[in-house]
Amino acid sequence: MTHSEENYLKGIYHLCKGGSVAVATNAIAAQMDTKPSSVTDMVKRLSEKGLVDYRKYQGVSLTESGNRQALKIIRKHRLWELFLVEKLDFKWDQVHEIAEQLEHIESEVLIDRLDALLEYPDYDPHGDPIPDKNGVFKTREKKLLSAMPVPSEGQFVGVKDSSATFLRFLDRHRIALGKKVSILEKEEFDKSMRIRLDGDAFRISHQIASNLYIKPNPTT
Amino acid sequence: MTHSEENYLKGIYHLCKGGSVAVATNAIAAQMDTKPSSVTDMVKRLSEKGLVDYRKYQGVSLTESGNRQALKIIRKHRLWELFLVEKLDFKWDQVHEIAEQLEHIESEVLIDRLDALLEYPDYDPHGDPIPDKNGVFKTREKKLLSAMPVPSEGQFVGVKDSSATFLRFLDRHRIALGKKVSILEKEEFDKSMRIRLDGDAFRISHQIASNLYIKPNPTT
DNA sequence: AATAAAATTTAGACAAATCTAAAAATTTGT
DNA sequence: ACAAATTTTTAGATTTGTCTAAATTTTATT
Repeated sequence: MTHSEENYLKGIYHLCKGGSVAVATNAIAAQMDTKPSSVTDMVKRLSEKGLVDYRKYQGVSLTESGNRQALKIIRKHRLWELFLVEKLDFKWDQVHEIAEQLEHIESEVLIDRLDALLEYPDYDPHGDPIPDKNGVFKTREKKLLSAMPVPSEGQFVGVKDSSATFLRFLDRHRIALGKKVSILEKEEFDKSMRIRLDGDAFRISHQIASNLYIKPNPTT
Repeated sequence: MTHSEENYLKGIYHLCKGGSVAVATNAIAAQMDTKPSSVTDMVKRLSEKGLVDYRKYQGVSLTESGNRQALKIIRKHRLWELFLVEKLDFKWDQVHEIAEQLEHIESEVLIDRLDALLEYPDYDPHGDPIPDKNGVFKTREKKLLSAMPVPSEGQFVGVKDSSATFLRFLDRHRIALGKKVSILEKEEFDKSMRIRLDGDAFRISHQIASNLYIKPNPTT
């Protein structure tokens, strides 16, 4: 498989999130930052290789095999991201671009060794699950902060937007995965919220709240 | 720079070993396992980018800039090889192919962090010197085992042939870098040699002796 | 249901990297 | 020095992945 083919599979996977729903050409073009005509071309190639099901004008979906491949690439991407953070002291906003390259390195054993070195981790630095050798990954209950009831409590476990800009914004506000958070109130007018973090309370916009995943505390 | 361009620069560097002698099209074709016509095409591209000096029918040589780039790629290759051996428990015969891929990852800071993680090493698993950030590398006195005087003593410091086959042969004969060796005798007829290693003496062919580098012991 | 709008595909072009076959230049041998 | 052999280059084709512009199909609107 070429790098480009791998990138398309990954892109399609992210659009259908494992489900077998057909994805639109335009959606793929937007995801891959390319033209719809290029997508059509690539999708035909992938279809010939049995990686996607494609019917003209009807969109594409991953085949069993395509799904497996996509998960392999995602596994590699996330393991490399964690490696960069854990072993080479990168910050979570600096790893994506490098992992985009590293994910295409071909060597099963390399990835398995990396997995072992990192002690078979379940999540990457952004809180996304890392598929194991067989493509199986952990799922956990998580809600967008914006969807949390008021009042309630929980723990940051992931980001929806993982752009460097957003991640650095979170750093500046001392928001980090694993930290406890209390949802204090929500403003009807602009949907902004007051939360408590590390002892002090502050206000965050809806924009922010709708890009943060929280694992709600079990309401005993 | 594309992967292919990087590979050509590296290939040309290995053929002229840093010197500024012109290298023949055919030699490059052999090195790169490709056709002379392909080499001509690529060499023109590299020439336009100012990475090589090229005059039709007269061969090519690396420019200052081309040499710098080549050393960067070699630095990356050798650091990755050492990483694979030191941190991921690969054997020295398994790292080349993977490093061939990893050497093309673009990230200055990644390589510097890797360098730091490995504690700024001077040599890779095959005994080849690792250029530093500025392309400077250590040199040390070394002789082919086949060129060592009889009798004499020294230490294995490198291999000329670094094919997996040869390296595994060395493993089977307990020959490893860093080990002390005594040269006992040399057969005129077939140039085979008797050497002592780890206490016991045995015979090795000229083929083998001419692919092993020895640092001779200072003859006090 | 007909037409307008949107989505998708086709056709044709281009750049990178390679190849084969043929032509041109250089080197070698006597 | 001149023909033969070798090396190198050119010309033209192929594959991958992309693009633009035009054609086609599907979806939405009235």
